Amino acid sequence: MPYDPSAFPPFAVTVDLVVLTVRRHALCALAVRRGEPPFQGRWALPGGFVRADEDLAQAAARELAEETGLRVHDPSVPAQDNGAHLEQLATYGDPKRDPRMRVVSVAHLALAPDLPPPRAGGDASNARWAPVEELLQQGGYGRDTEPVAPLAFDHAQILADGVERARSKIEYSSLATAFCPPEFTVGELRRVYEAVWGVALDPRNFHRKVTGTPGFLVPTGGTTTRQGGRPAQLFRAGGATLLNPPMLRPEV
Amino acid sequence: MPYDPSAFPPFAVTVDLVVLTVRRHALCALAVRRGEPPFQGRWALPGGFVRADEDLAQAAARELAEETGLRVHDPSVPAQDNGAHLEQLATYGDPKRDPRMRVVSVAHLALAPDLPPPRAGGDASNARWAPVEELLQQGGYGRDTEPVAPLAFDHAQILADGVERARSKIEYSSLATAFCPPEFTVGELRRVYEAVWGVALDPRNFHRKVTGTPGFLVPTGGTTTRQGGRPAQLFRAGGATLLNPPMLRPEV
DNA sequence: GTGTTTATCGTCAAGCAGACGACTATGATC
DNA sequence: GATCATAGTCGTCTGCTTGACGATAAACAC
Repeated sequence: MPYDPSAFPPFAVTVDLVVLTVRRHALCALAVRRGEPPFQGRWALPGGFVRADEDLAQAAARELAEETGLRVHDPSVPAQDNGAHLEQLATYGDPKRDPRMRVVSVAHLALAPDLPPPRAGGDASNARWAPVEELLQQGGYGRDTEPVAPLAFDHAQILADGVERARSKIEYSSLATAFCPPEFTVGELRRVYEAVWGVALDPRNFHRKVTGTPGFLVPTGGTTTRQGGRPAQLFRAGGATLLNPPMLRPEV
Repeated sequence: MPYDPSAFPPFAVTVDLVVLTVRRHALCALAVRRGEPPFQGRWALPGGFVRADEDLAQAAARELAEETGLRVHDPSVPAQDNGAHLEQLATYGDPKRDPRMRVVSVAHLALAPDLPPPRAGGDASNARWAPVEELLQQGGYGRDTEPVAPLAFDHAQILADGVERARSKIEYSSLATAFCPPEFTVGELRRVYEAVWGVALDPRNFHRKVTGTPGFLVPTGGTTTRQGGRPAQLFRAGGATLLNPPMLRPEV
């Protein structure tokens, strides 16, 4: 590949973000309303162009901060922040995915604790947390029995891939704690798994599993009754990132 | 993001390939020697520019065919081809990864059965299968006690990521069969796992596991003695792609 | 035949998961 | 203040899977 600028076609490179959180027992994704054509007025994933001097991860972290104010969790700093987990998801480069020009989008997956409603450019009506079911059902009806237009571009595919990544990754890693506040109870963690997988888990077996896996959870000593019922121990995420044996996702 | 060509910097987009195979009980990757600067004369992963009208997967499949003659296995055709498995790996876009210009590379991972030595542009000395250990040891010595220069660009990182993906993916999928010819024995499949993981597996437990997992292997009825010893049954890859429970990689 | 190699079947104990009983400690309700 | 509902925590039991390993089978080399 000789260095000849005419030898390769120019591309625009963007990052798109699948930002997931758990709200009211449902897995939700951040969606923004498009202000310009194409797909004007339709919902889309947040994202933007990669700058000339920026790494892909930097660009994703910048977009995440712009859309949500979240900072990215730095693994080198021990677990006691409110930062989000951010990882590269996949890259989408169909020649026709953007009608304007050739755009390659490097999608990233972010997992965040429950947050206040987002602001996109200060306008709340242009950004929202929406249940992923709602965003993915094509041509169906949202919770207000209002017809839902499919996401712009190939963002439905990107979102579906991100959700699948999150669903599979919490099986064998401690990533589910990224959906929780810095201190959380076993029950809260269980409700994260239930929301992401869309299943009900046995509280007793779940408790045995997560407290019995070394390095997954470390007790902080405190307790809370914020979920009602008997006070529950508070935990922080332990250092372990890989769960072995994994948490088994129930069939069907 | 308004459509303003001056609003975004132009990028070159390439695909790079981590092509893995198992040769002589070792996990090997395809490496090509660079003919031009930068990194002239150094080994690198095969790859090239994505064309203007080409999808990323198409570009990767084209490069794979150009370098190895391999066609990509089409999952819609039932398992009886000699095609390779191809999947997107990750995207690398550090602003300084290519000293010439801003290049974003979408790396792909290909798994192939053992092949005749490759030809890159017809010149055998410019392409070879090399054990991944050899390609990844920085500044060490190859099997000819010849000093080995690190791979060009960030290709050592890409290769390491591809190897790790392959190592983890054969745990919970039937992907190891992509390293095997269309018909293979349990022992041959076991030697694939041993080469990829770099461990020794108990032949009896391995046999029980793979033959006991529904949909993993289907017997063809034939037998072979090409490995010596008692004749072994021949199998084809079954339709199952996900192994549940997974094949457990021994610790350490 | 004897030894070597590889394949294949079987046995046993330890560990883990799923189902589920029992008890505890809160707040809410009457 | 007794009762109820809610959520958390500890145990038990059973079945399945794994890892370690003995034993047998069928080829080839000498």
